[in-house]
Amino acid sequence: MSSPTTAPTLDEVARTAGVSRSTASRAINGGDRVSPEAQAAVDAAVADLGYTPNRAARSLVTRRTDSIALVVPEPDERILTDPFLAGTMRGVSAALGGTDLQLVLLFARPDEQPGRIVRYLRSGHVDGAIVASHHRDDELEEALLATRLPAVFVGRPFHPTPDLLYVDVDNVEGGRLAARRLVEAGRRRLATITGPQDMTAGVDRLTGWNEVLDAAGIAHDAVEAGDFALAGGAAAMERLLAEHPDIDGLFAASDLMAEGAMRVLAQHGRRVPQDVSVVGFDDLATAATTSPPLTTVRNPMITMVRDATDMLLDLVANGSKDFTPRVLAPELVERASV
Amino acid sequence: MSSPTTAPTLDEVARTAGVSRSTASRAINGGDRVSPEAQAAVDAAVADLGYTPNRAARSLVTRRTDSIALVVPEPDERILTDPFLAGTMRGVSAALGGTDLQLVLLFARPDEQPGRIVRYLRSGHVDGAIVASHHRDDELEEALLATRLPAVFVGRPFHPTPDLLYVDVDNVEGGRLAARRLVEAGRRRLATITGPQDMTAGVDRLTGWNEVLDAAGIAHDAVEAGDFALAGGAAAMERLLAEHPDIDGLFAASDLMAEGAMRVLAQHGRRVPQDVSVVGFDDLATAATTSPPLTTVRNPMITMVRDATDMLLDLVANGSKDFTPRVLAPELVERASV
DNA sequence: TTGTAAGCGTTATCAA
DNA sequence: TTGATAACGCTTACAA
Repeated sequence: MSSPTTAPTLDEVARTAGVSRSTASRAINGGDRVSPEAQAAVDAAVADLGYTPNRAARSLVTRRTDSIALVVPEPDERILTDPFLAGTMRGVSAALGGTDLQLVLLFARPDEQPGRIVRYLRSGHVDGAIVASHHRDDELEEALLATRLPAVFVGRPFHPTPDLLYVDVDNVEGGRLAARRLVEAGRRRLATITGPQDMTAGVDRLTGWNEVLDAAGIAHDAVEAGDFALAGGAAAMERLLAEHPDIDGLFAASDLMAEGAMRVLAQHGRRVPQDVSVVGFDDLATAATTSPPLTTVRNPMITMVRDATDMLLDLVANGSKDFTPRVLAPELVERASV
Repeated sequence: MSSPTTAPTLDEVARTAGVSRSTASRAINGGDRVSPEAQAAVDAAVADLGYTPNRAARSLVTRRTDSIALVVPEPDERILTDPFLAGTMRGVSAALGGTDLQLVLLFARPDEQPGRIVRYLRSGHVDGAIVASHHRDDELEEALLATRLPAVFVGRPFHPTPDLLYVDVDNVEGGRLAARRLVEAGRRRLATITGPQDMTAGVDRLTGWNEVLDAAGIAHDAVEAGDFALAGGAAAMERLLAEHPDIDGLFAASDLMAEGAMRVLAQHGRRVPQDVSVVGFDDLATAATTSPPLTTVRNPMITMVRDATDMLLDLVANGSKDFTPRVLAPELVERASV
């Protein structure tokens, strides 16, 4: 093991192994059509020299970059505390285990000129992209459709086309589950704190909710907009209580908002679940630790992200576009808040 | 604007601009020694063709990759809910604004073969690295010292040497601040829930704590180990109450642990701050929303991360190693838990 | 100021 | 199974 001032190249490996550069290359890449002796010699040389292929050189000829992008077009500060996002990164990273693909992080920045991310994506620096936390107006759908870049959305895009792959939980059904549970519990003055209406998850959860309330003949006039975050949930709860003091059931479209809402309820002396039943959405770690523990709709985020990554890897490797979006079933997790 | 099946190359730009490839290259890279006419022609061609330089080709010759790594050697699931980590990513990403550097994410994976990250770092695929959430035994310090790869630790490494750059908050002083506040409040049966002792932040906070207690002649027998996470804090609190039921003051080395501890205190009928005063560490968003709002030691994480990134960029650009570690002052944020 | 030409470290083709 | 050899797209002496 020498201590080179400059990284060893394939040429050196070949030389010390006593073979040609081509043979060395083949031995390193899967070892097809290479004799056992040559293979062994190359392996030894690689180990001895501490050789790692130069990614740039390889990428230049293979036209693959061996890296994929995780795009998070979420400009605001919420990212700081969003466990969903941390989970997404973790999930992608985990799904990349085994491959030697790298994960490049592309955050939108609050002040940036629009199109930076799109430009980067178009310029062939990554083999594919996963888009999380997608908003209506971040122009990613059209842009990705225009490129041929393999991409998978986590969360249904606004204008699904056969070419736009995505993985999502059935948010409409999730909204229904929440509504049904509250109706079953005998609650009749129902309110909801919605997610952002420029995200399909926010829209869909509300759709399912409204559907069930309509069918049950229950008014759905008590609706306040939230942003999935805790403070937003608390603020929305204040407004709800001010306008609809007789509320006896609440669906918050995220656990974080549910937690914020429950704090406000407690401050106003409303007991959960005796006075008001609460259902959340996500089933993140915190849901089990709120007081009372939160009944919530489970969002199989880890599975979603893993599926999305697997789809993307397939897409990158095989180029086949004949996937269908994968929509996972949500599930009600009963705890103590209903 | 044509619609090429393959990305435009520098050659095409040069051709449509009517200049040589070298001139085009110079025009694109800063425009040194390029006539205004040539510059304009190239600019037009670039815009027209939608040209973006091929990063691999460029990297091959410049020997720079224009990307830096964020290393998170944290194998367990804590990442999922750790707001510190999310903040770190955000901060690095923000500090990269303006540059066209990309951020490559390197998570440790629970099951991976050891050394994967080190190997990647050594092989010249990134121009530098920021290391967050560093543990004693992840062998990153020696490895990075051995390479010539510019690197900055967020959080003091275990064996600082002049070549190991880092940015940190003064955790020892933070521990002191917490201890002093509790002593000032007249508390005498003091307990602490420590951070992981294989991280310098965990060790240092405890050091400062012990120091003040020693000086004040207060016993520091009530010590339980935590892991910075909420559940760990709750579990530690249970143990503390079992062994030291007379506790009247608590320092938890993270806000999350403080929150977990306060829940357990509440379950045991101990009021905060009447029966037990609590001081946390970090001052993350949640600290203001616990009940009661948490008095805590402010950890200037955003500043830390930005400083670290700036140092790294300097290091990468100028190669100068004559930096000194930057240690920021913590600050006590008074709320209602003392 | 411009252009020619020589690489950068790989992989891919093809003849041996 | 092997090894020359030709790309891949770019930057950078160096010469003009």
